[in-house]
Amino acid sequence: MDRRIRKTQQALGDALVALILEKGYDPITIKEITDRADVAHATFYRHYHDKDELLRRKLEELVGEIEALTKEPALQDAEGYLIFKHAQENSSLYQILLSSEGTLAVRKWLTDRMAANTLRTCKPLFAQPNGLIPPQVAAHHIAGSLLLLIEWWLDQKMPYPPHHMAKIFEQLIANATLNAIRNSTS
Amino acid sequence: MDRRIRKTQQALGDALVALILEKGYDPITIKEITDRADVAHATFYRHYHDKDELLRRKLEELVGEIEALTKEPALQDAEGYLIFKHAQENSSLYQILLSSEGTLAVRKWLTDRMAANTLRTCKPLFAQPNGLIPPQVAAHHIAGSLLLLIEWWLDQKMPYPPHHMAKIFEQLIANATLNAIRNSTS
Amino acid sequence: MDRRIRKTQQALGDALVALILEKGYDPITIKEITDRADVAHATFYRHYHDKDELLRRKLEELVGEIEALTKEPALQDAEGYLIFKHAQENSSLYQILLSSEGTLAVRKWLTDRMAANTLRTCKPLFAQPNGLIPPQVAAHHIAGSLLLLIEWWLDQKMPYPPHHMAKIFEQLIANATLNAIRNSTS
Amino acid sequence: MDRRIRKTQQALGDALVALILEKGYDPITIKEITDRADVAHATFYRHYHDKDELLRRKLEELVGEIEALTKEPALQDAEGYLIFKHAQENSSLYQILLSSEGTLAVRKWLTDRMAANTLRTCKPLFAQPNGLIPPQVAAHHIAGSLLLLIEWWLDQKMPYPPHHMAKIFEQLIANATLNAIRNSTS
DNA sequence: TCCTAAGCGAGACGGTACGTCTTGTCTTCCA
DNA sequence: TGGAAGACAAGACGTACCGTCTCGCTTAGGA
Repeated sequence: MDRRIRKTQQALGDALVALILEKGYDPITIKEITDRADVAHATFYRHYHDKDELLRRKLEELVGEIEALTKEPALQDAEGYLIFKHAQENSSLYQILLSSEGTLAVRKWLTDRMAANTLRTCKPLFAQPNGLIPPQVAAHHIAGSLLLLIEWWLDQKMPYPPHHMAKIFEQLIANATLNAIRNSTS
Repeated sequence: MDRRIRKTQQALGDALVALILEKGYDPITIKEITDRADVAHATFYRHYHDKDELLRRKLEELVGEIEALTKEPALQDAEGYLIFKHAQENSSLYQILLSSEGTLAVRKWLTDRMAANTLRTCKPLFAQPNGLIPPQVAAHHIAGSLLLLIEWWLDQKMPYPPHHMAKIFEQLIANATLNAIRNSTS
Repeated sequence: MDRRIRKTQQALGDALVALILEKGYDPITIKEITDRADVAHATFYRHYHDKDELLRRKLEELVGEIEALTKEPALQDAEGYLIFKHAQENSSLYQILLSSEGTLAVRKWLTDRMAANTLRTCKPLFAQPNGLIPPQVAAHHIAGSLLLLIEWWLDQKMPYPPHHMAKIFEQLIANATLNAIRNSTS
Repeated sequence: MDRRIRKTQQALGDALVALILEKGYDPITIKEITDRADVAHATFYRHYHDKDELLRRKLEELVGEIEALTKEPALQDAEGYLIFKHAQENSSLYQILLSSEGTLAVRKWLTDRMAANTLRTCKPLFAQPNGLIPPQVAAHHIAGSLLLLIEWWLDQKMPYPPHHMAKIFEQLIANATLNAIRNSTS
């Protein structure tokens, strides 16, 4: 409705992100956020119930975008590349999502969504009569490991280009999982 | 004299673990811990500087035991089984370590130690001329994925027995990683 | 906005005075004061640094009024009556000032001010060549004894009316001092 | 065995006196006293219930001596000189008794005893038919003013010798009071 | 163009937790 | 036995932060 509202929320969100990168999530106070955003203390509460809500809102956009990237062709094609590219372009938010306190629930939720998408897209490939590895486990493994890999990559300040990481992902995670499923019977 | 101290610390540790399982780490107050442990508020501070220190002390024992299990033969033999067995026997602490806020640093430290041990033990297997996958990445993948797998298993209330999980680990993570390394050139 | 502050401070001051009369100054806690004043614990500290400051503020008003009464004609006229009247009308605060722990500094300060005023107004009467009694001593004696007399009067629950006490003061302290100065040489 | 007790109590008493002269009574803690006395924290409580009791014990000796000096010939002779001499020889304790928080009750008790003694010794001189000044008031005035005078003298670091102060006392307080009684009718 | 509802700055306040300090008790061990 | 050493319960202290509130100011955005 009001331009002022959008401006205030933008300022608060930016302040939070900046502060997390500086000193981590937990020790940040509302006062610091509002000071940084040049906004009155009470104004924060007109928009968010607490610090967590502000963080969640910020991350939910991101999670939506990430999920979109994994919705379609799942384990083949350019998917891996797109994600690593996206991570590179939004590295601050990815770092926060993957390496900061306070995001545990969001990260778990993202992992579950990604696993569900993988499972949906790759059902036939995962289903194996007498299989040792339950499809759920495989899907979770792929989603979780991918996030772990991105996390490692960002922690190391992205020492390889996205397309290289995408290849690693395909070999180490995607193909490896499919092979493991095929090679095993309980 | 000495017995009192041990008793107090034990009570505080147990109280914290119980409370984390009930309502999560963050919202717990020192007062709740001391009430539960039937100890005076000030007594907490004679032993620990804050909540984090108490948690860390509790987890460090656990981390030491876990590391011991992964130090030796790394990717073969009964290692997988031993870890899942250990997780089953200490499921409360594992849950806290793997699924609770406030343990991020400890978990990262554990992952790094495990990866380092894996790397040390399996160096020849990982080294590949012109390899697509850097040994560091492979080691990190194994360590991280294993913890993820345990986390998933505990979250699901351990639907498979430890020896089954051990087989999944070997196929989906250990062998799969070795195969991926062998099959790929950059 | 401003009214709230005044109201809070009034409530705190009243609570302190009531509590001192009930159980003395020392054993009173900040908690008791804020409970009695129906104010939050932390609010106390927004207005005063400690119990002493609150008491001092309350007493400083009183001390100001007392000093005003002794500034002018010093040893004659209605001065004595005015003070005892004032003490009667503010007996709670006078009691606290004169018979409670924690007021020592304020009481000394008041005595000094009163002595200084007496000295200023009565210089010619006090100066005596070869006098045995230094003017300073005489002035201090008058000021100190007057307060002692008020203290005694209040401790006894004011058994005589103010005008009677005023006469006692004039005979026993004011005139007696002047006579003593006149009659003595060292 | 018994000597140790005396030694411990002596050390505690000395430590308290020294600390009061350094920083006043209120802010002193039991810990400071025991540290200064080179005695264990718990040992204090074997001998005294609290800080006040230790102080009271110390002062009660003194008060006994002072009272003895005022018991006999009351308003004449060498009495004044003896008290000021005594004050000079025990100036530390007198300072504490007269200028420190925490002694209010003891001081009032001393004043009352002195007034009672004065009243007893000088009854005939104070009784006056139709007198303006009640004997009780006169006696209280003499006792209280004397202590005030000693207090002033010590605060000023004893600028006059004891015999001079004794003369001031006789003129300004003792004789002046008797004259005031004689000269006044209600 | 005005005016009315809204967002906002300012800041007092109640409340809760923190971490520290002091008190007084107790227990163990030493001389 | 008297004392040293020190853990402990109890609870006040003073600080920090949270979330609510009230008061005016200003500033859109619809009349």
